[in-house]
Amino acid sequence: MSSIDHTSALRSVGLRVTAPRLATLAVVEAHPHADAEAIARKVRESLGTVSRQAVYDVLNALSDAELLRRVAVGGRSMQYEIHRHDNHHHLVCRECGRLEDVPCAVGTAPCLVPHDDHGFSIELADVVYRGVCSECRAASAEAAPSLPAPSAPHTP
Amino acid sequence: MSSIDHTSALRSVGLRVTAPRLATLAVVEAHPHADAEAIARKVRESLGTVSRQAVYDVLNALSDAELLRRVAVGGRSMQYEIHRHDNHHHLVCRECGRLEDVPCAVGTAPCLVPHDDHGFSIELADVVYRGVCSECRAASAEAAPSLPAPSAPHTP
DNA sequence: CTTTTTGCAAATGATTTGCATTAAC
DNA sequence: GTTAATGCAAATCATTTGCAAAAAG
Repeated sequence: MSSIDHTSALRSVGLRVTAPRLATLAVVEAHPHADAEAIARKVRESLGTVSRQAVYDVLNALSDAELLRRVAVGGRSMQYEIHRHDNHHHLVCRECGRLEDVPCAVGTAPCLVPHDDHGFSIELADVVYRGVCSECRAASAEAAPSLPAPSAPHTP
Repeated sequence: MSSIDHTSALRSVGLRVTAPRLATLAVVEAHPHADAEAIARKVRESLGTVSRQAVYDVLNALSDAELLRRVAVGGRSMQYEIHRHDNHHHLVCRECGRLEDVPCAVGTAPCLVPHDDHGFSIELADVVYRGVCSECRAASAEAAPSLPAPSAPHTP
């Protein structure tokens, strides 16, 4: 919460302590899975003027230093979360894009190993569970109460 | 290989059979994991003039129809492969971005279930194994065998 | 002949690049 | 005082949108 531990986190990875970086860490902590644009907006709310490029630079520096973790689930923009090194995974709703964390069953990375690694040295396995969240499921059930075909292909 | 099965595949999902679509299917079959731009280039090689937008439209239509499968491993652009409904997963090299298929150990989707599904109905689990491929491993071992910077050609 | 697909042009959105300035150490 | 970070502007890259023309069924 307090910026004191973010300060020491930055120092421990050899990065300079600046207001945009502290604000970014605070914002990401408060709003997990926000994207660069949303983070930039929130950072500006607390600091005043911060350029979009500064935010991108901060996000890249902090991600490279493993203070932040990039989450790429296929949407247009990258999302960020505090890197807790807990190797957790993500649930993604295919309807609304909602993203939720799920703890890894195994805990250690990689939590899964393929039968044939093709000569790769595998560092971790990212798992993305794709499905439909309860809200979207309820919404689509409401839209089509008893009809069997949700999207009928018309072949006349 | 022959376009006859692509033709029937298109018909079976209710899509019209057009030259750009057949060419796209052929290109993706011949070059798995190509991105839209590369696919457009190859399609043009065999058909002459095909607009970039036509290729995007084809890729979207075929992906929605599950004739193609989108692969989003976090890079800038989407990659495509023939959708074989085999629920295989992907190996990604963090150095060079190389992408390789690995068969799923379980086969059926989802091949993994989280302990807490947060109310989602999970349809599948996408697994991305991240690591370093053998070539990049060899290259970095060569660059730094045991001492840092032996002759320093370039230091990133 | 009706509806889907393609071509073309321009727009959007996310992210990067280059350089001068500023701030951290 | 160095060196790393930021501000600013413009560029790039992937992808989408809107509408008229062409083609598939």
